[in-house]
Amino acid sequence: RLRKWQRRIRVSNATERNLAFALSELDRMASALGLPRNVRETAAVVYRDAVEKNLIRGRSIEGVAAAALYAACRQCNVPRTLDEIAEVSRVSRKEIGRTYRFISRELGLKLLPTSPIDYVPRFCSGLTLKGEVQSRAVEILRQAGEKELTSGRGPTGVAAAAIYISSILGGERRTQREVAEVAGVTEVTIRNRYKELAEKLDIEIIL
Amino acid sequence: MKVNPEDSLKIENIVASAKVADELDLQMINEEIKDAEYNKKRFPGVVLRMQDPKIAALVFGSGKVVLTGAKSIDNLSRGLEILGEKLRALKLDIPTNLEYKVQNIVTSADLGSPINLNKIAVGFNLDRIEYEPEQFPGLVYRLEEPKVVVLLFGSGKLIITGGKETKDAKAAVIKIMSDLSNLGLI
DNA sequence: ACTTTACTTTTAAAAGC
DNA sequence: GCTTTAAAAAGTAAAGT
Repeated sequence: RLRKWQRRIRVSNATERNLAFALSELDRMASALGLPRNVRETAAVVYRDAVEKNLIRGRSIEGVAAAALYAACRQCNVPRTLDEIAEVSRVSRKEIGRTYRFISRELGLKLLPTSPIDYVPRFCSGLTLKGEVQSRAVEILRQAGEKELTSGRGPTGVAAAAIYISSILGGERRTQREVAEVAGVTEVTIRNRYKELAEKLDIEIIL
Repeated sequence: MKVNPEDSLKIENIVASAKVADELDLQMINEEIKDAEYNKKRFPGVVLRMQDPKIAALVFGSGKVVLTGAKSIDNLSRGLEILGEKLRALKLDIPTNLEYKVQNIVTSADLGSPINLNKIAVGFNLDRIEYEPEQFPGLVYRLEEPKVVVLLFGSGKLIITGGKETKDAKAAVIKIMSDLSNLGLI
């Protein structure tokens, strides 16, 4: 029947309109965060998969798009924190986290916890630190992971502490304030983490 | 001699529901009981707090009640008795032998040694656990039998919640220990 | 820097928006 | 989904001293 045809077209239009809106949202957020094209494409794939599995029901397009972008950043090993995603999104950090867990489960993304090491390149460039300091921070984090100094701790705080230490060891000292700023954590957290890392990894720090 | 983890269990909170009457005048209860809290705009129930066994009760107009904060089944029973006495003091007709239903028991436990949450996240079936250290330091493990949720921390301490019987926590800890030892993580 | 207070997570019920 | 109650776990955060 003609009516059925029109209905199908209507649904199709709505679906396409929603998808177009979601993709433009992903692009807007990705641009605001300066994310590379591969992350945007990965996010688009995650979003399309979520649509195909009807995971959008009962959820906002914005929320699913933000969660898809968060997941994509992690899949591409260039993680952004939920706070960073929330800053360029219109939904709360709480909803993004909740939606992320849901789509991650339903799509079987099987994402491992974010490694502090993945934050090192971005934080170091934000502090204009040399590759040598960066490598040393990564090595500290590798050892920290082996000695179970990362379980339960926030990845950004541990990464920030390792960078703080390596900047001192490399003779290119950055203040706790500066590192805290780029890492999005407080100076208190950097202090707690770096003292723990220095003690357990036997790193002597001369201030 | 090291204490067995299943013997470190400690009930931290019990939530139960009960029906003490067919109808209650919350406005009157709020006016008569000095420490009662009632903001209909905010929440449809009156909040009553007991001191002896430190328990909080949410009293609704339907006569239904929610008790929370009890550290033991005995505390819970005593709390419900005290609630009944408080309401009877207001000339309300409340049954003497009130029945209740335990809805949730929160229990803490200790494995006795630190555990590596990252390794557990890798070793376990990823769709039964959630570990997002950016949001919360604990690893969330949902068990099917017993049907409870366990929060595991790097220190080796655990929180078991969602169970309706005291034995659920013990069964959960035993299962967690066997799972961890099967994976060589403890 | 230290202490205190508070928010993150999980769970369940209640009546209603 | 939210609102309110309680409680523990450990990390992070903010405010006041």
